[in-house]
Amino acid sequence: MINITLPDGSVRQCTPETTAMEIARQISEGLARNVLAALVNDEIWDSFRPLKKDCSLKLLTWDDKEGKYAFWHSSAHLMAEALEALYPGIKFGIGPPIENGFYYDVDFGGKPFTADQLEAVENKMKELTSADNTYSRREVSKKEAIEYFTQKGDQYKLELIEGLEDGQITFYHQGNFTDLCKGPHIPSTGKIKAVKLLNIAGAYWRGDEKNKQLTRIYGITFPKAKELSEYLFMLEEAKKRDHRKLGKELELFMFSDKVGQGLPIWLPRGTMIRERLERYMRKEQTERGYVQVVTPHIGKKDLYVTSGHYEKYGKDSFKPIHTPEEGEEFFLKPMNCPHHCEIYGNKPRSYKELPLRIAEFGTVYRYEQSGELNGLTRVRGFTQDDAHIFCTDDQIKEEFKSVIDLVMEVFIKLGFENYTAQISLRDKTNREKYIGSDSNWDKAEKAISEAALEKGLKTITEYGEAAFYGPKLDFMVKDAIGRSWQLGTIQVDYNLPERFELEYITSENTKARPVMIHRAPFGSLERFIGVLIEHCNGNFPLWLTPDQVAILPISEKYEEFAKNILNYLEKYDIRGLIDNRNEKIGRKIRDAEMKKIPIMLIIGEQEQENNELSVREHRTGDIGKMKPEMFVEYFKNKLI
RNA sequence: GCCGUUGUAGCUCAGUGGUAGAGCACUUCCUUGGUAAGGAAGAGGUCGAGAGUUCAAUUCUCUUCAACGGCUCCA
Repeated sequence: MINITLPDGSVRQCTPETTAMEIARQISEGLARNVLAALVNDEIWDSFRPLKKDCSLKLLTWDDKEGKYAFWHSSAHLMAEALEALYPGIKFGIGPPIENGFYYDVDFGGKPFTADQLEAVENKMKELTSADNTYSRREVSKKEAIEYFTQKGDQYKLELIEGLEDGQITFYHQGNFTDLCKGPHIPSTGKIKAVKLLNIAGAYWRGDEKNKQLTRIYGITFPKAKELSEYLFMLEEAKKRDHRKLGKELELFMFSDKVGQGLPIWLPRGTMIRERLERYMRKEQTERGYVQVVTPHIGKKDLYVTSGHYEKYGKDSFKPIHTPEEGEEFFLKPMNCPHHCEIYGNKPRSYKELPLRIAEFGTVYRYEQSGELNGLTRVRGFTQDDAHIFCTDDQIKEEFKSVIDLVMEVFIKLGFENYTAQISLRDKTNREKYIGSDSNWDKAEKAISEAALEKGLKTITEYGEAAFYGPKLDFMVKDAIGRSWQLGTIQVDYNLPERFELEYITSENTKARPVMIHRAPFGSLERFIGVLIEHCNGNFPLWLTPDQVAILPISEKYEEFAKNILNYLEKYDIRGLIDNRNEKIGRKIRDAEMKKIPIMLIIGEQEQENNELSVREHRTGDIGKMKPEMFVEYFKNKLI
C-alpha cells in the first residue's frame, strides 16, 4: 500500500497501481469527469498513470493552467492524427500547447497546404473526438524509438530522439497515431468537445532560418462548445480594438507607400495625442531635474565608429547618406546616445554636476526587417522619450530607482495595470558578444536587481536578453490580442562613456569615468500610443483625447450660440469642435459617439434662452443641463 | 529577409477573358429637426505597379511594391 497526500492534507492509502483518475473517482464522479492531468509531487503526470510510490497529488482540471496545457497538447496530437489520416506520409516537427491553444509543425513533403483545407482537418478531428479514443503512455528504449521513426521516415522526430537520453523516452498513442512525447495527456479524445483551427504560417524547423520551413497549423480546442464561441467572440472584439484599425477610423495616423514602409505619418488628431504625451513627460522630467536638448537626425559615420554601433549594426541599417564631399558619410541616427555623449563631452564636467540628466524627444531610424513591421508597434522611424543620465557608480542605484518611479507614475496615469518588468542579464555561457569588463557588468547587474527589488517590482529575470553594452530593465505590456510589447526601458551602460572617453573631476581633483543610464518611460511614442489605443479601445483619457467636447447645435439657428460656447470653453483650455452640418441631432450624436468624443454638448432653443448646455457623455448618455460655468467645473473634475 | 494569404471608389467589400458594382463617406438640393443613421440627386476607379500570353487582361502567367498571419531578427 502507498500513501497519497491530497492538497487539503488528507492522506489516502491505496495500491501502487492506483491512478490519479481512480482517486478522483473515489472523491466524486463529477470531479473524475473533469480531471485532465495530475500534479504528482512537482511533476505533471497523466491521470491514467499508476502512482507507484508515496506522493502528494493535486488533480488538474480545465481551471488549472497545467490542465489546459495537457488538454491542448492532446489536441495537437489529435490534429496530427487527423492530418495523417487525410495526408498519409506527411512528417511532423513539434506540436506543443501554447498560451491560447496549440500548434503542430508539419512537412507536407512539398505539396501545398492552404487555409481552405483546414475545415476538412477540423471535421476529421471532430470525427475522432466522437470515437473517444484513449491516450496511452509507453516507455520505450532509444533503439525502439529510432526504429519506429526510421520506419516511418520522420527525420524530424529522429533528430529530436538523438538529443534524448535512453530510458527517458516515451511514446503516446491514441487511435491510429503514435508520437514521441513526454506528455502528459488527457484521458481520451472525447473530452475535446469544440475544435477550431485558426490559421497557418511558415515556421523554420527548430527556429533556424537555415533549416527547412515547415507549415505551422494553429488551433484551439475547448471542453465545452460554449467556451469556443466565447473565445471566438473575444477574438472578434480584440480585432475591433486593433490600433491599426482604430488609427484609421479615428484618423490618428496613416502610412503611405510613397513615403515608405514602417514610417508612420501622424495626422492632426494623432499629433494632438503625441504632443500631450510629450508635454506631460516634459513636465514630469523637469520636476525630476532633467534638462531638455535637441540634436540632429543624422550624424557622421565617425560618431558611430566611436560609439561602436557602426561595427555592430552598420551593415544592417539604412545605407549611409553621401554628400558632394568625397568620402563623407552620414547615417540616420539609430539612437540618441552618441549625440548626448557629445553634449556631455562639450566641456569639462565636475562631480558637482552629476547626475546630469539629458533628455530629448529624439526621432531615430532603424532598418527593421520588412516582415517584422507592424502598425505602430514595430516601425522604422520613431520618436523616443529618451534621456541619458550621466552619474557616478554610487549614484546608479538611486537614479535607477527614481526612473522606476517615473515609469510607474506614467503607467498609473495611463491606466496600465497589467505590466511586467523584465530584468535582462548576460548569457551565462556565451560572454563573447558583450562589450565591457566583467566587473562592470557584475556591478551593473547587481544595481538593477536591487533597485527593482527595493521598488517592489514584479520581475522576471532573463539571461541572455541583455543589450550588447549593458543589462537592462524592460517594462512589458500586453496588447488587445495578447501580444506582449516592450514599452519603457532602463539600461545601464558602462561602455559608451568609455568609448567617448567621458570624464568628470572628482572632489579629490582626480579624473573619473561617469556611468550612463539610458531610459525611456514610453519607449517609443509610436509603440506606446499603439498599445494605448488598444488598451483603452480608442477611448482616451479626457486629458489626452484629441477632441474633448463636441458641440452639437439642434439646427443652424443656434450656430452663433455654439461659437460663443466654444470660445468660452477654449478660455479654460477645453478643446472642442462644432458639428454644424445640416443634419438632425440624432445623427450628430451618433457620429460623435462613433468618433469616441468623450463629451457632447447639445444646444437648441431651450439652452440658448437660459444660457445652458445639455451635457451628454460618450457611452453613458444624457446627464442633464448645466450653466457654462458649472460645466467647466464639472469638466475640470473629470480631468483628474 | 523567409513561407503563406491578400490588394477593385475615401472606408468596408461584391464581381467578370469583351475596359466595373453595392453600402457607408463625399458634393448639391429639400428638410430646421431634441439624445446613436431624415429624403432626393450627383460626383467619384489606369481594378496596387510593370512586363508577358491573347483579337481582347481588372480577370491567366511572371516580376515587383505594399498590407496581413507566422518564422527569424531587433541598438
